[in-house]
Amino acid sequence: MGRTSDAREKLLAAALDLIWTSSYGGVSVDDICVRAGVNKGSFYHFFPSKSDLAVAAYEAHWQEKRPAMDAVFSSQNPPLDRLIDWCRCIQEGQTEKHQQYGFVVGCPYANAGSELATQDPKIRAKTQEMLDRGFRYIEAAIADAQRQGLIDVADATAAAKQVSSCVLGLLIQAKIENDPGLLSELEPTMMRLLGAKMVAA
Amino acid sequence: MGRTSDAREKLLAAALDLIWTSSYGGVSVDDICVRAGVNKGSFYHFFPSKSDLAVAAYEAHWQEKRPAMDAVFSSQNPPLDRLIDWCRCIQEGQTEKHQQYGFVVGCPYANAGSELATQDPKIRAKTQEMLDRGFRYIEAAIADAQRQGLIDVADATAAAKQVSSCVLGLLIQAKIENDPGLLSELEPTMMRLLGAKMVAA
DNA sequence: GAATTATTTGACCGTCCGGTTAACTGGTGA
DNA sequence: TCACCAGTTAACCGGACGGTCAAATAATTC
Repeated sequence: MGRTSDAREKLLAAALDLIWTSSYGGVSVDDICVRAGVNKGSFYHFFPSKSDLAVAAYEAHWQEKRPAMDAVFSSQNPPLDRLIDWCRCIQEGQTEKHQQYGFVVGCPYANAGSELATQDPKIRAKTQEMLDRGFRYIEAAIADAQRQGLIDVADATAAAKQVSSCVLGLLIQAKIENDPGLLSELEPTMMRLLGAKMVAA
Repeated sequence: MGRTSDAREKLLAAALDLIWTSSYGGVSVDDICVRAGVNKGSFYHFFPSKSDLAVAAYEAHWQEKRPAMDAVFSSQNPPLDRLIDWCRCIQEGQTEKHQQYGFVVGCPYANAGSELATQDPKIRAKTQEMLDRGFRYIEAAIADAQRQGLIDVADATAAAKQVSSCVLGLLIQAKIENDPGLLSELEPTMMRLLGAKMVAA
């Protein structure tokens, strides 16, 4: 009943894009509405507040990226290849954004979490949830690699924590230096952390 | 000539504290003035803009912390002990802030850089500079450790990059999860990355 | 085609924002 | 002692902020 609309989806896409490339505090509700081509009244018809929109935008972004993650981390893929492919995805994604906007934009979840962890409990919890979803792919890959004797780690979960932290750190560093080239260190750092058995390049 | 004042220093301290525990965008010039007990007119007598104050506040914070860094990274200290002591400093500092404010607050430079890298060139450049100053301590320690055969790394500078990224990443993760306990991984992650020869615990 | 209801519209609200101004104050150096 | 000037004060600015609202509209269901 009633009419249908794609305004909600347009708002989610506009919000993710704008917040990702600047920051939560640096983007106004008006900015998002203009980009989405939607009136402010419609915004508040679909979302109770700016921070609720942000939470919904992160969820929508994840749902959009999930098939690609499932493909990269497919159990059809050898465990270390999953991680290497993922590094390549990050590098390519950031390089593309860098060409588009002139900036390394980093991880949208980590950016929001870092900015708002002490200020907005809902966004803090959501970004933690999003990062945890990514973590579970890494953990599974590392556990598989461990079982297959491809790496030298005692505790797969602990190693996965170390790996995901390093990825986050490298992304921040690349963002601050605005140099996507730093991301070529992603794979070697990861492999070193895992004590991966070297294979001929 | 003219009168003297400590308003500038009070503004620097208030700004650092407020921005560190919330965010640049989440703190207003009025907030900073109230905390410093200074009128807004005085603010703009000392600083041309909010972002200039932030840049000055980071510089002042570094100058304040520098003696402690020099002590930890003294060449009197064995290279790996420098790194271990530094991990302990970070852990203690973050735990203290967590008790004070109820939040893991992370690295002030990385927070600001992450929030503003795409929006404010002066702050981006300053945070990069600050992180680079820290980096040079790590690099020197790792180079010394390498010379003394304490670790297994080929390129000390590359290893230092990896280590500093991991520290940044772990701090972000601890902030997002609001759990200072994660920082106990600082030292093991670092040592694993460096291929440090194990010593009895 | 009428009733229903989700969506759209754009004007509106009070507040807070970063920043400005001009008059005033008081410590310092000569 | 007194002139000078760094520092202080508080009112003020225009515009942007997040959020509200009531009336208008159009798609859907029956």
